[in-house]
Amino acid sequence: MRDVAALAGVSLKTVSRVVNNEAGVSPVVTAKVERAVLQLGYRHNLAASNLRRGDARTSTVGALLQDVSNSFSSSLLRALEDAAHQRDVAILASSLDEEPSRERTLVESLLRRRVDGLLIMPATERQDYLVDEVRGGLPLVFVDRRPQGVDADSVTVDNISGARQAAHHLVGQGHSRIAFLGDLTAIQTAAERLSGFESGLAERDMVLDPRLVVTEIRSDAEAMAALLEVLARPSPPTAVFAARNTVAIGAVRALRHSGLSSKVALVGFDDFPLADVLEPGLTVVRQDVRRIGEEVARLLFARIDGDVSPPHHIVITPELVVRGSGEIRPQ
Amino acid sequence: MRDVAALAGVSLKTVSRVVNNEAGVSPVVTAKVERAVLQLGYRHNLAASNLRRGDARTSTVGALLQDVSNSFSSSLLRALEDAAHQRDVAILASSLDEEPSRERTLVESLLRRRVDGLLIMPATERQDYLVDEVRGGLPLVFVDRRPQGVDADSVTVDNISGARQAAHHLVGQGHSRIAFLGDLTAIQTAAERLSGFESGLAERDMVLDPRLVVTEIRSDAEAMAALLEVLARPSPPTAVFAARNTVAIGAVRALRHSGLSSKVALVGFDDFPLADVLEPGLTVVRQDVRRIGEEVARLLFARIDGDVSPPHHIVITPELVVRGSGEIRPQ
DNA sequence: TTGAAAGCGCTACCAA
DNA sequence: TTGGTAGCGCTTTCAA
Repeated sequence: MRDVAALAGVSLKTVSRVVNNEAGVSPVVTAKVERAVLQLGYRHNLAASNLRRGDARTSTVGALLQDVSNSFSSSLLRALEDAAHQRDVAILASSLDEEPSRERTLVESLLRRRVDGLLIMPATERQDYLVDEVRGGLPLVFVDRRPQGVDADSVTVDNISGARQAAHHLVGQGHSRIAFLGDLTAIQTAAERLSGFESGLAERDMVLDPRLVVTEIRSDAEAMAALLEVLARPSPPTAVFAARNTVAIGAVRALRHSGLSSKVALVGFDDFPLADVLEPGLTVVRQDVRRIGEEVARLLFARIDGDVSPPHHIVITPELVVRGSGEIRPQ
Repeated sequence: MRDVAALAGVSLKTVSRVVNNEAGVSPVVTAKVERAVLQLGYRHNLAASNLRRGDARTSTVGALLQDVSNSFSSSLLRALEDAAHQRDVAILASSLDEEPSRERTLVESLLRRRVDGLLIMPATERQDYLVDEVRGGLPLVFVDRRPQGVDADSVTVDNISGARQAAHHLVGQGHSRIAFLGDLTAIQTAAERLSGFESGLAERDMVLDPRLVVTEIRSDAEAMAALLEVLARPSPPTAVFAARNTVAIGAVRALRHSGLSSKVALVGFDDFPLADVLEPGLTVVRQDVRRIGEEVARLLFARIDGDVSPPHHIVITPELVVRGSGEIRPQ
């Protein structure tokens, strides 16, 4: 910047004015400065600029997702990006892999970078460690899971309702031996889906057979193995509820592998690309990811813009999408 | 930091030493400082630190991808993240959507933020605008498409070879009326896949019928419509090559819709989750995304670490994965 | 409309 | 082992 000022024959401050598009610089001087900028290949240093400006805006937000390569996380990231792009805000994206320690480390790392706000799909059970930050004014929005131990905005899905819909649907098709496949019960959403499914059955005067429940499933491979094992039992289930997309994919593989795709009913939680082109099409409880992403972005930027109202908790009700696999009758 | 120094009763410099884990501070003083840090909730300001350090490391890299929500881009992002995480480097991720102007804007925005390096899946045809940056030492790695007009590292896939393999495979199954569905021919990879497919056919003494070629397809919906139209012609193709994953998905939908899934052969370029569970399984030319991501990360961090050797151009040969859809014989 | 000087939070350099 | 001072690139404040 000093070089630019020297070349243009003006003061530092004038260059600063031009670079920031401030009013009160004559067109002649502006042109001179711009020529010098081009000639020297000068690039404004945002960090130094932010350092001096009191407001400390870095025009950067952090997104802590479960795994940027899974379709739910990446669609969310994309929705946030679309909102951020309009404001020339950049996004620092990271994956947590359900590891609490990783969450702590990454939050720390993002705060050192002075992000203007944080989107978080938490891997920890409690987030008390963020209390001071939020009190200090850190814009913070939780997604997919509600905050515990800290007061902040959230956008979540009504997992109870979704799982109940799935239960009602399967019972409505005449099933009574239904298997439940789910993720770590320590995960809030996973626990809710299990209890929602149980209540759904209870409302139809049925109980979930504990022998047909497998939880703590972490990958599609584990889901496939688990379902194969369950199907090999003496009185196998006639229907399966897979409480997460990865789990549903494993379940599809297991049914395919045992030649039961058109004999055992399957309902998944969370839609994914191509679920409709499977044979049969996969019936799922769909969460509107685009919508979730838009709400998250709206809340986050409102906070960044100074909204200090009490936390908003937006709950989105998922809907059942009927495609065939969930409408198979007990054989 | 000043407050911490005051509370701990030491100098600024000492606090700096503790915060940066520099050697030469007595355990007693270290403990005092750390206590003060905790008490005041002090957080080190990376931007200020980088400003002062001559080396100007922000521990941040930029990733300009085609679309963070598509599986190719997001898997690449994840691979880069895994390498970056070990070095405590954060990633600014953005989508270009094949829009050249967006690429220019975002590169500008990332450079203002002084990223340590840049990964780019270019949307522009030429990147001369980066010449000065690269000369100035900007670590820059191209992925999926080679740089044009600027000398920089790249990791690409041998599209010609992949498309030739697809052509040979389909011809080997006895097909002679083969449709080609592709993306914008202005995109380097798309053009290569078309010409590779043509050479593959030529090597078997066949030519691609121009009436069975549809390019400039931008989405799965467009691909579906295009294939439906082609299939409705008087002498429809007995096989289809879909030169991109989105296009392949649209093709699968079109075949499903017309009840031709098991009658018309289909080979896609680029694998995606669930391609194996379709009915029939989708035969694809697979690019090893994980491998590409690792190579990209390796090159980028080597440059960041000061490697000034001439540009490396890594070309990964894709392989045909046989799953059923590509082995259907002409009816 | 333009400029000089001070200082954002931090670290390099040198001195104690 | 510890501390003072200068200054990174920029913007603020105030004066010209």
